[in-house]
Amino acid sequence: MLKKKNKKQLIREAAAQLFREKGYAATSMRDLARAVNLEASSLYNHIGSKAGLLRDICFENAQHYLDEMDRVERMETNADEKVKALIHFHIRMATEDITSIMAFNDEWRHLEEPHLTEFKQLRKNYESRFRSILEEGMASGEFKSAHPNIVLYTIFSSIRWLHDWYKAGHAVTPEQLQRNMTQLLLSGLMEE
Amino acid sequence: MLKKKNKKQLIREAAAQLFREKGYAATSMRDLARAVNLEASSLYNHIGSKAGLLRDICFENAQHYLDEMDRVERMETNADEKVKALIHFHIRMATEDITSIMAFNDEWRHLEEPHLTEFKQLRKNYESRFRSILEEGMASGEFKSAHPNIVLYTIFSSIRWLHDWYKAGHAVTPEQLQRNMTQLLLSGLMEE
DNA sequence: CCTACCGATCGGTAGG
DNA sequence: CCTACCGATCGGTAGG
Repeated sequence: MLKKKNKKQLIREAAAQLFREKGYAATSMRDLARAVNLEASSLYNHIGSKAGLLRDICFENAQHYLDEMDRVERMETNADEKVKALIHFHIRMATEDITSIMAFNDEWRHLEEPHLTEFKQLRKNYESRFRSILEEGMASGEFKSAHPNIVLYTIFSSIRWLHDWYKAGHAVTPEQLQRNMTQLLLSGLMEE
Repeated sequence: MLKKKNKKQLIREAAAQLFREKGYAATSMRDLARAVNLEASSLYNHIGSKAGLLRDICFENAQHYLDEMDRVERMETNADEKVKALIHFHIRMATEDITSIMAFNDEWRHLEEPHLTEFKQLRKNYESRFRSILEEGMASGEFKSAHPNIVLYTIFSSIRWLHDWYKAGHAVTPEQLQRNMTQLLLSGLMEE
C-alpha cells in the first residue's frame, strides 16, 4: 500500500519533469515509462491515464498556491510585507518545486473539460486575491497608483523565467534572487 | 507566383496562431488544413513539412529582434534610452505580431537539430547584446549595480504574459502598457 | 487541389 | 509487471 503510493508519486514527478522539458503533448507514455524503468502498459497499474496525470499535477500545484494565499491573508501586516511574502513564495516554488511549472508554463491548457474551466477558476481566484492586496496597498498610500493588472501580471511573469535558468546552477544564490527581484519589482511600486 | 507566396504566408500565420493556442506538438496538419480551408495533403503544395513551418516562423521572428538590436545599438543615446527603446519594441511585438510568440513562448524547443542549436545561438547573441547595454548603464552610473542576468530575464519574462492577456481587449491601451511597464521595470534599475 | 492511402506511433486494454 | 495487441491518429506521399 505504502509502496504503491511511492511509485505513484515517483511517476508523477517524472511526468512533471518530462512535461516541462518536452511539453505535455510531445511526451508519450513510452517516454514516461522509460524514465521510471517500466513498460508503458505497467504505468496503468499506478495511474489512471495521461490526462489524469496532468490533472493531478495541475490541481495539486494550484492548491499549494491557494494554501499560501490563505496564510498570507491572515498575516497582520501591511500590503508591502504581504506582497513581499508572496513574491518570495513564488520564487521558492519556481526554484524548488518541479511541479510548479504547471503554474508558470502553459501546460495546463491541455486539461480536458470540465477540468480546464475549473482550473482557470482557481487561477482567477488566486489572481484576484493577489490583486486585492495590491489595491489595498494603493488605497493606503503604500504603493503608487498604477493599473493593478499590469503590476500583477508583471510580477507573475517575471518569476516565470526562473525555471529555465535557475537549474543551470549559475552563481546566483536563492537569497540573491529574492533580494534582487523583490527590489526590482517593488521599487517601481513603492511610494517614496 | 505571387498568389502562391500569399497562400504560403497565410498558412504560416494560421500555423503561428495554432501553435500559440494549442502548442506545436498538439497541432495536427489536419487542424492547420481546416484553418485555411484545404485538405491536409494540399498543404504540401505550399510548404515542405510541419517542422519546416516551425523553423521558418522561429527564424523569421529571431531576425526581427536582431534587426531591432542592430538599430538600437547604432542609436547615439545613453543606456537608459536604449533599454527603453528595446522594452517598447518587445511590447509592440507581443501585442501586434502573432508570430512573436515563438520568442516568448517555448515552442522553439520543438525545433530539430541542427536548427535548435542554431536558434539557441541567435537567442544567446541577442541576450548578450541586451546585457551589454545594461552593463554599460551600470558602469556609467546611470543604473544601479545589480546582477545583469536577473535584470535581463526579469525584463524579458515580464513582457511575456502580454500575449495571454492583451488580446482579450481589456481597457488598457498600448501606450498605457508601455508607460506603466517601463516605469515599473526601470525605476528599480535607475540610480536616483 | 483532392482521393486514397502508407508506415509509424499514439494512449490504452486483455490476459496472465 | 510484462507480452501481445487494439483502433485512432499522426505526418506525409502517389498519382492524377
